[in-house]
Amino acid sequence: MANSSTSLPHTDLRIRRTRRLLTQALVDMTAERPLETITIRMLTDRAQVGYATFYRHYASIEDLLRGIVDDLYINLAELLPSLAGAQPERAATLVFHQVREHPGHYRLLLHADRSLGLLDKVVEMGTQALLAAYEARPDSRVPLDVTVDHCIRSFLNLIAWWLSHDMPYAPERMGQIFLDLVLHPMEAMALRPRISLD
Amino acid sequence: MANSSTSLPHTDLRIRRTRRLLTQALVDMTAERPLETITIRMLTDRAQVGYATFYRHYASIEDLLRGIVDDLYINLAELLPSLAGAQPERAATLVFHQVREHPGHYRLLLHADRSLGLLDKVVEMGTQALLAAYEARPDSRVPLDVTVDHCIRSFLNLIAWWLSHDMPYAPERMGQIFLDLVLHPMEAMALRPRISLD
DNA sequence: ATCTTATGATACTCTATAAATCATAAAGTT
DNA sequence: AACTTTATGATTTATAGAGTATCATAAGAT
Repeated sequence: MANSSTSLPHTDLRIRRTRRLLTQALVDMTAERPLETITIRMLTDRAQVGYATFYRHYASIEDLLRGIVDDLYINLAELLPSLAGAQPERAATLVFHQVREHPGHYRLLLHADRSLGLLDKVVEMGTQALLAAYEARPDSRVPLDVTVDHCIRSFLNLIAWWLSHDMPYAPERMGQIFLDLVLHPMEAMALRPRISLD
Repeated sequence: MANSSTSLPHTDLRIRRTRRLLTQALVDMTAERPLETITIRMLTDRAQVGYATFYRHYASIEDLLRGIVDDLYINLAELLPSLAGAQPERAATLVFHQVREHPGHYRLLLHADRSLGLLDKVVEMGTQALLAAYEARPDSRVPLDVTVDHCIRSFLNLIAWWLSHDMPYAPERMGQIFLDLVLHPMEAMALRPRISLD
């Protein structure tokens, strides 16, 4: 108990209700104030559940956060191979669509403290996807690892900028911006697509 | 009292000694463990000063952090105009040299929590410098504000990557990488230098 | 209808923050 | 060198929040 990684589909309505309420409370509150200032008591008050109940599901606020963001990993894991693969134009746009559908959750991911390593996991996933689709140009002045890190973090930066400015452009436009500012320059300078064997 | 913004050059040796010890202790400890896990007691023990003494100089660890990073702003403020100006090649390299001379301090700046707004201040400084030197291309598909944010945060990301990988390349090489991956693509896609009037 | 268990309320321990006090020592001043 | 000022160290106190334990109840599962 008190472990969100026990994520087998729980049947008990009470459990699902409590977790849903606490999740929603955290998403709501992080839109209003910094994460570090949020106490367990605030969360349980907002979610209308008992204080001790929190600890029956999560070991800490960070644990709750982890559980929430884990859901995003699943979505991203499906998109990233195509993002780095044959049609990056479409895939980048798809991610921005995902963000627009769950802005609170992505805000959580992007604003989470570095020490939780939530972003690092995304970077790791993106790295694997990129390396599967691209290889270093033999003549490149830019090392492969720097380039990959730059590409993924710039993508995340674009999402963060878009969210913090209330998503002023369409997902398609943001996808195009990513291609113009990051991906195409990267292809020109450092990486080339691997030869696909299909 | 208890305010680091009282940064007029203090003459009292005891004051300067205490602040130096506490500063060094924080820099040292953040290299070993996440900032949030560091307590006042740990800091004062490491710095070999009394516990209450901390509060005679700083209101909180965040306040101490702010004081440390303020010094970096001064250095950066001198470099940024030239970074965005006539010779970005040299200036980018200069910043990497600065980082190599004070890795602990820059680590502090880059790893500090978002809620402190320390990085935001750097982004703001960089934005002003960039806008002073560049203007939007009339035909650009990429909006000006996104571009500027991307440029500056990518620069900071490069520094962060370099630090976290123990600075494997020379500052000159990192400056070149910044030009290849970020600045030149940006100039090609979105911005052009303002006409200088000298 | 019965069994099972998640919940709410409460009390308690522990840790860390933050402020206050006072004798001492170390700095600055003449 | 003698004097004055004040920063420091040690200690105490109050407060807030994390995290654990207990028990009667209510709500869901079967």
